[in-house]
Amino acid sequence: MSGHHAARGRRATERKGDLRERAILDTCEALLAEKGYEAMTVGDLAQGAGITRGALYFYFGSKQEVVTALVARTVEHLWERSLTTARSEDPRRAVAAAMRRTVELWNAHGLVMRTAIDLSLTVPEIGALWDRTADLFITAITAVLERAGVPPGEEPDQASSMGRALCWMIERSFYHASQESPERLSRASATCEHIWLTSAGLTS
Amino acid sequence: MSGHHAARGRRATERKGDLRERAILDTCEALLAEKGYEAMTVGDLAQGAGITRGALYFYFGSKQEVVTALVARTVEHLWERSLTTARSEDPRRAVAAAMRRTVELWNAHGLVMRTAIDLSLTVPEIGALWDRTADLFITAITAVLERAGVPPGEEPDQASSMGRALCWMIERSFYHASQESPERLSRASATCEHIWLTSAGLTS
DNA sequence: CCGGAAAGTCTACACAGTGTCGAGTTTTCT
DNA sequence: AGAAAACTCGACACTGTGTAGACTTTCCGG
Repeated sequence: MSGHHAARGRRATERKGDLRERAILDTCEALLAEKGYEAMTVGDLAQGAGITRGALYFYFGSKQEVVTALVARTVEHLWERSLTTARSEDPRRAVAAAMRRTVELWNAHGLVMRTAIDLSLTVPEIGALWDRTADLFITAITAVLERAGVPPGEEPDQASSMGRALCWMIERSFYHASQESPERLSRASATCEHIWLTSAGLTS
Repeated sequence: MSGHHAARGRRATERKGDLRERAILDTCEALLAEKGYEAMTVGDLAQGAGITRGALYFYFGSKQEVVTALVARTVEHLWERSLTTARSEDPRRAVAAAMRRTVELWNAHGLVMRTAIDLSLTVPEIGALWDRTADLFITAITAVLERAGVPPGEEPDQASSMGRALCWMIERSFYHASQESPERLSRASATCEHIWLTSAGLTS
């Protein structure tokens, strides 16, 4: 609860601390890939960023806060780019475009996204971040379903519920596939796309 | 790696230790519900089972081992009952039966199943256990798809891939829904059933 | 029913990682 | 220049883990 960088808003000149902060986050991402969340200690983090543990605690209150910030950074970057998805006329094209976009996202940020999913239970902050992200996807999927003629509503055979289920299918399929290889990811994507289309009544 | 109860096979008379072991596992399940995996310490576990930490380490090497044993116990119980699923003639009935069965499972053991999913990444033992469970489900779903006329094979529009994707959809939907309420769980179930049927070409 | 082995239990200890404190140094702004 | 803010560090207290070794209880063959 020490008010350090919460008070530091956008700034003209770049503080030394902004550098450090970025270094910490980058180190965190690297260590996450290298040894995983559990095994990564605050000491490792500090060492990787070239400072001592004490100094790190000036920037972040805990390991969880560091990871939360990393997830926030990634997820923000993700929100910006995903708003242009829904604007295609043909639902079939919209689905294909959305899936392509999502594959790119997972190829680029799979590690952080998997971490976010893993920690959403134990770290409420990350849970909230990820829920919001999922909602974005659910809304997008639901919109496409409705455009394809699925009636709106919360009943099992209506768009909203189906959108949610399909989102979870994609999340989980990609979670597993992105752990394996980009190749598996694109196969998983094709499968999900097919089920999505079928569910929307767009059987070729 | 201390050879204590690994050597103790099935036994006519029930050792005192078997009692303890069960007490520990029961306590573990209770604590998991009460405070979650992270917050639960080995001390809590021991206290709940009415012994000291030292005594607990006689039975299990670590907190992870306790939880692994709990997951194993639950999942075994689960394997036994799920083998009778595939024997219905009408695919529509088979799907309905499978979903009903799965809802029961999640209502009864949702907590342990969610824990298993959460830990499958960090605890390889649990990962293996859960993978095997998932494979069971995937195989069952795939079988029903094929019986309904979906061609077998690994291509995106063929049974095997679709079975996997549908399994993940169900897992994730149930994971979230079972956290909320039995009511949400049954709604999620209905949605998943609808998508499954549609994917199998069994549109009413 | 006795005596040794196996099973079970406990207290004490060593260790690793966390988070905090207060005293210093550097940077920034005026 | 000089005060305030930003930043850094080493040392400390605390919590939880896993291990060691001594002790008690239970089992079971002779």
